[in-house]
Amino acid sequence: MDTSSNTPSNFIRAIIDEDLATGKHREIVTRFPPEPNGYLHIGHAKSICLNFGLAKDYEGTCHLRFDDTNPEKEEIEYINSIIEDVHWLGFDWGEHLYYASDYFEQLYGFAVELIKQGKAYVCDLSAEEIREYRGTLTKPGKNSPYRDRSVEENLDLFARMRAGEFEEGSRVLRAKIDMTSPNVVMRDPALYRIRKVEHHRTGDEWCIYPMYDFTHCLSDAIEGITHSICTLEFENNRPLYEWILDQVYPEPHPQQIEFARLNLSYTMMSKRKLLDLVNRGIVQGWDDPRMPTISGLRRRGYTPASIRDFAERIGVAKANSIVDVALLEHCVREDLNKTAPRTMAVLRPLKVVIENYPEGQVEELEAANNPQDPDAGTRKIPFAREIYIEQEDFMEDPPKKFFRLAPGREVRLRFAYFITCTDVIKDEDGNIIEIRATYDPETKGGSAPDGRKVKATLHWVAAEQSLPAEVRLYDHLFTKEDPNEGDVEENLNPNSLETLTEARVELNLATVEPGDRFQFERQGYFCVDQDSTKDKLVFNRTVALRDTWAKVQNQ
RNA sequence: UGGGGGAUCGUCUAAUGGCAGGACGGAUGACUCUGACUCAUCUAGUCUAGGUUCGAAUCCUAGUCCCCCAGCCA
Repeated sequence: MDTSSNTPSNFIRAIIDEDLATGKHREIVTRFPPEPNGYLHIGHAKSICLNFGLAKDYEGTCHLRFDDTNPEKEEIEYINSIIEDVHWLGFDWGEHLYYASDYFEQLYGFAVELIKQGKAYVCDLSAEEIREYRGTLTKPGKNSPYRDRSVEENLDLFARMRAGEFEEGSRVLRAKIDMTSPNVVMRDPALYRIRKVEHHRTGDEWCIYPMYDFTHCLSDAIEGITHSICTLEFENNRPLYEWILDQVYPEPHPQQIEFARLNLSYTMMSKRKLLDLVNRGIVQGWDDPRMPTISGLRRRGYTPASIRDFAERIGVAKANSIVDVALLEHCVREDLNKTAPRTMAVLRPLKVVIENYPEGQVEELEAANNPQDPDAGTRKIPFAREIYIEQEDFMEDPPKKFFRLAPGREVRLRFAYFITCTDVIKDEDGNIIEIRATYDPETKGGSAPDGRKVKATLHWVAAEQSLPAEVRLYDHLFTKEDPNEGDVEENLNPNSLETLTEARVELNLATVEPGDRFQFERQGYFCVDQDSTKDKLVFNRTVALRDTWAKVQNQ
């Protein structure tokens, strides 16, 4: 039974519950079967969480299997990244790491068996001819002239295909099913093709490679997979999946179940198009923090827990849909709110000189590391006569609802003092370059003994006693909810990356390491980038805090 | 035009003939040393038309719209 009470039900769980209840299976075995031809993205994460999650909840097993039957597109680099990403997401396959290429010899045996049964034949038609013979969606196909070769001849030809006697593309092994089937997939599909290409695992051992349809069902069967979960576009292939197993593999057979792949608003999910973004230099690489890849999300600062939570919340169904990226952002905020230490960083600094604060004096103030988590403790931050606040936290002529700093107005500096703006200093062009203020020594720590309140609390850093930093602000890569509509180029968001080079951060951040995550108070969640060094700190904004003031402003 | 699937608040997803529920988003308010968090209230949906039934998102009939399939890719 389903032992997980907090995971919402879905149609796949219903099938599993039924199979367990009727005794069809005693335990379940699933698998995640990536082709190592690219990096994993958030859509794969949905599948990973589904398959590994099911195995975990039902106390079954989930295999990681590389579907490596097309040596032309596949690379070791991708295998390594996939292994890293699945692990990072928090899943473990134990000893169940498999490669379809490990089954090549067995697969060959099944093909021979099929030939012996008279259900497969070597076809000498060219690729183009095969297409012509296949017919169309509305017109039936016609039989290949090679369809009725004898078993002996087929056996001989297939062996010689393997032996490398024939040119690439000169022959294929085909299943003998039904050229008039209304399902095009069943019109004598190719099972093996000749490719004289080095395979990243089997080297030059093979020059014939099995097709997906032949490989996948048999690999599932060999591994004892009970529920073979894949995406909707394979629905048409299911009859072939079952046909192949029916011919050559003893029961019980794995059951293929299809679900709708993930689409995210403002996000591109196709591997081909993502590769294109990388190749054209539109993004910096597969792990560019704007990419929906697992490695991009990791570099952006997303947590594995937040992605797992997301995968659970979006559910599993058969209807095509586009999930609002705001849900993903909500998930990471929720996770980071509980776990990320707070710190103060001023992204666009504006100097404030506190006129009645003694020159040269520096005092240490105590700040909570995470108000959501008392166990996170406190830290000391230096306060001095000259500090920086955020440019947007001051307005000379504030509108009604603005309650941050303005001439004559008093606000709180977080964990520090109340200050009152006394003067505004501008350059020749009228730009505000400095604020003059006074502080109330009685308000040390941030509260007034007389009980008076201030409307706003600002974050700040001491001017001298702070560190310079580069901060990278990210936004959606595309301006359109569905970037697949229309031209990719035109849908690109020109402001998907804004680099701030003048930011100042707390002295406490001197020792951070790449991957460390923080909340910059009142700003958002940030993560130390891999480009960061001791001399040049670099932070990525994972996601901004919700900002109701920004909404008010936009009205 | 053949075949295979799908349609429930703006979005995602439950409800398996018996009160259409949850989450995100949005709105309003409370709280607040983060305009954050939290909390409260509100918002808003069964593709259409018939039928069966005491009762239909669910069953039947007829439509409509959307997705997938004609690689020696997966």
